[in-house]
Amino acid sequence: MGEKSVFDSQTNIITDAVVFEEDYTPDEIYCRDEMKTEYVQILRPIYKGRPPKNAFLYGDTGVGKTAVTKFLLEKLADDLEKKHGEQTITANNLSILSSEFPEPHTVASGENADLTVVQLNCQNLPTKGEKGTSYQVAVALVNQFLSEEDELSTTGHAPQAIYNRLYKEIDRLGGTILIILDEVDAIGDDDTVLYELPRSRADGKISEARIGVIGISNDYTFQQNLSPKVQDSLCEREIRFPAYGADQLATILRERADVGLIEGSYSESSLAIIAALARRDSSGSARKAIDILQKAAEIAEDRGKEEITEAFAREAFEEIRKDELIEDIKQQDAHKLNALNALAEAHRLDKVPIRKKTLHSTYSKIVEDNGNKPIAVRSFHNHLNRLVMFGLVNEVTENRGKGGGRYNVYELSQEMTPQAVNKAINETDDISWVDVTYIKDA
DNA sequence: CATCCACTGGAAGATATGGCGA
DNA sequence: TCGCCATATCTTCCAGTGGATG
Repeated sequence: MGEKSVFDSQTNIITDAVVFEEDYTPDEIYCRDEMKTEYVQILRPIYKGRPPKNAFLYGDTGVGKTAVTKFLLEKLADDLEKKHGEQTITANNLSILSSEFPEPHTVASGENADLTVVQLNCQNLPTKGEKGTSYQVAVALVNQFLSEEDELSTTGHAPQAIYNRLYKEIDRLGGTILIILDEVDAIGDDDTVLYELPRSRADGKISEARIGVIGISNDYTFQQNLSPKVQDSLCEREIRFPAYGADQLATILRERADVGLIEGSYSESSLAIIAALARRDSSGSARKAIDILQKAAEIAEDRGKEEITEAFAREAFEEIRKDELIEDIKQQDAHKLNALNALAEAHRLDKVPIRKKTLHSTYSKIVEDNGNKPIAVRSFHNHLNRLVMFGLVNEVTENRGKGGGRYNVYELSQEMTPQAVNKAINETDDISWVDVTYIKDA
């Protein structure tokens, strides 16, 4: 053996990095037995060749909604194959359930196709805003059935034409079609597609195929805000996924650690601490807990240690939080970055909390100095509000009463620092008209 | 307890971009 | 080419509002 490469860490704790990745499906899913039982009841008709049921799943992010779905669908595909002894499943996204839209499609043309699973993440619709529309979901679904070169564009069509096209494609495929709409709350107020799909067969829009729709959401209120018509059909069955408790998170971590880490590199107590941190910060997200574990292992490796200590766990937690924050900032558009920049400037000058009007003039100055035209106060107000919703900016309402009036004051939220804003803006690719000259070390 | 300030935030319309089908 | 459609974001207008003040 030759010399050790500089790229190699002194110690190796992680034996299998795949285990920590987003789309890894463990052999067994822990602590979700009740949900699995209910879910099986929903999928059972498909196995028996009966019309599928519609269902609605809800629970916070990282509590296993997608994981259980993927797990059970793979099992269902296996079992169906065993039962019929031939390939009866055409699942376009089954193996890449957590992937992004749009994805290459492998929808089979098969005459034998008894079951087709179509999975769509409504959060990745080609809209710029955070909310998509029913129209876009319909377009995206149609595109799932088409080959890549035939894909429809996302605008320009009459809505009814899209729905008709969708029914045509569904009918052409035939068999049982299970449509899984992940992050379905990302479809704004317009729930047309959720109404149309489950009823399409009853309405005579399709005749060959049977459709089941499973909506997945992390917004508890979403389902309540749906129109009664949709609630009737889509929410035929409901499964609630509660948050993982700290002990459950620890169980999940132990399972991952057993598979992906060297034995002896982790202790029960360090896993318990990671579980507690994730539990507190993210209301029980297994994803978060696993990320922290991975990061802690990496930190330990970098330091040449063979064990994940409590200190590494806490360090990993802090680092992940910081990364998330920077990521959040980087995702903002130029207007919001400029607004954040102005707010960071106000922090440096110790002028916070600052009133919107004052902040707007600071913002205008920065933008004008850079040779660009600032947006009107009202629009600025909108952007600022969005930043508040994202949790990047704090808003406090003050009321000075008669002669003073009511107004809001703003400052960067607690975790935010002017430095974090600078770092994020510097790392942003599109800073074409974000004025970087104002970004200096505080 | 009515007043009244300085805002907030809803609504509507303008502008721009990008795309379809005839 | 023209007319239509979807989306995004800006601007203008203004009714409504919370609560300390008088």
